[in-house]
Amino acid sequence: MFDVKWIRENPEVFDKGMKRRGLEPLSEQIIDLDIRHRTALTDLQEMQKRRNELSKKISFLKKEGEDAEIQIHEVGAIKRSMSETEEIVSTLSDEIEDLLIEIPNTPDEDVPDGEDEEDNVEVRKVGEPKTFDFKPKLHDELGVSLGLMDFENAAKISGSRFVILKGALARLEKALARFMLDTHTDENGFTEMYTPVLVKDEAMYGTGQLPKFASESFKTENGYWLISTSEITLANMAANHVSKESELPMRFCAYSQCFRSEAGAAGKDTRGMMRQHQFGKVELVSIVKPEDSKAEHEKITKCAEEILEKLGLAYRTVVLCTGDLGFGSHKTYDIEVWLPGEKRYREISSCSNCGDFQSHRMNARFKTDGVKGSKYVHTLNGSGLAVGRTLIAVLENYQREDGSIEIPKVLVPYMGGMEVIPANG
RNA sequence: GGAGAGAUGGCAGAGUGGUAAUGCAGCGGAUUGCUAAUCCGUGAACCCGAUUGGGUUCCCAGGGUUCGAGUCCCUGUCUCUCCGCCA
Repeated sequence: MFDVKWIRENPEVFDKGMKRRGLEPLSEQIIDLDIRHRTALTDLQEMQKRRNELSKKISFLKKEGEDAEIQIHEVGAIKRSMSETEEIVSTLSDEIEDLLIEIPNTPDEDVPDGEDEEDNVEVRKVGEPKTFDFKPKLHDELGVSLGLMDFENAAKISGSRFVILKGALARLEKALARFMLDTHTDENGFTEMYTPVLVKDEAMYGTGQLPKFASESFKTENGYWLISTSEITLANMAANHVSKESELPMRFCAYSQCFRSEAGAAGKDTRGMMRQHQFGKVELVSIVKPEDSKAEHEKITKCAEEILEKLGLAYRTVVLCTGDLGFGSHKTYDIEVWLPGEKRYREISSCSNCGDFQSHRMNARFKTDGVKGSKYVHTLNGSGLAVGRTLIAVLENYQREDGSIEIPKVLVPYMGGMEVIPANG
């Protein structure tokens, strides 16, 4: 969320950012509201000052045993105009807040302009798409023929967009998650966290899922939200808190189930495990000083890419164009893995630098010893990686002609020494 | 689910209607000198002002009573204790 004071001081920069997002300039409207708000606030404060003075005088007079009727009468008059002005102040302040909470982050200067994902720009391509001397199958064909991937029972129990994994595939899902977590904690300096999957409204506002994207998440009858990503819980670790500069950067990772309604995705990726209401994901979140966020963004992206390299999977990394950039993001890299069955690259990670956008919403600040005041932290998040989609990638890339699946070397220890999932499951 | 207690600055902790004690820590300064002691100063957000500066708000949140609320009343949130239930 934007700071009104910043918009007041940088209206052109702000409007330019909105324009790149395809939005109308808003600074004039906001600044007008802000001026009216501040004027009313100043008036209110003058009245409060006068009221305080009179109250002190009344207190003094009463102690002396003297009459204070005149003063009490005057305060009564002030109070009436005060409540009117208070009303104006809070209405204007709500109007500004309601406006600001729905405004997306501005794109970084080096984010390319564009309409949609077609305009994203490739920044690197690593590894050669695997070739086969037979026709590679899709992941769900493989999983079902192994007898380890069950969409029918999942549909019977929960409906569409769910899956049940059995035996070696269930273990493979867990193996991938453990491998990712171990890499991020042992090699990349992240601290593993176990966090709630049910959260309050406030947390959803903090990271930007609310108020605009309520329909993309599930809500329980008791008012909890099911997290669509553990970015929500990890980033909110810093909410309503003033960290010490020496505590930064903070790096958290978590494996969690993620829940998405996929309301706008009807008819898209309807087969297989590509797009589910529930999926496992290992998430990375960094909370850093403003001057460090650009470098941290590169680091987090590298951490995610390394997982794919260790798994021997070909990928490409793109920088999202302005039209494809998420609501809270200042700049985003998507990592796309090669899927031989689909014969194309598919998104498997999204790494974003949110700058101070989330920290304003969450009121997440840091303080330097001996320096007056505090500053907002920068927050970053990245999937490292989406486990369900990584499972898809392993199946399609490591399949053999007979339908058996080779286990990538790095996962063998996590599979209890198993090197191949045999064709009969 | 039942009963009770509580929420005050980075931390600890007073304050039951008159405008937030005190201690510790951190930071700045002074002084004395030897691994430290002592003394002084120092909360946050916001508004006005060209600067020195002035002011408002903030005791979990939101309402209410009052000339005046940390203190009284109502609603909510969270924490703790005991009981019940439970993976």
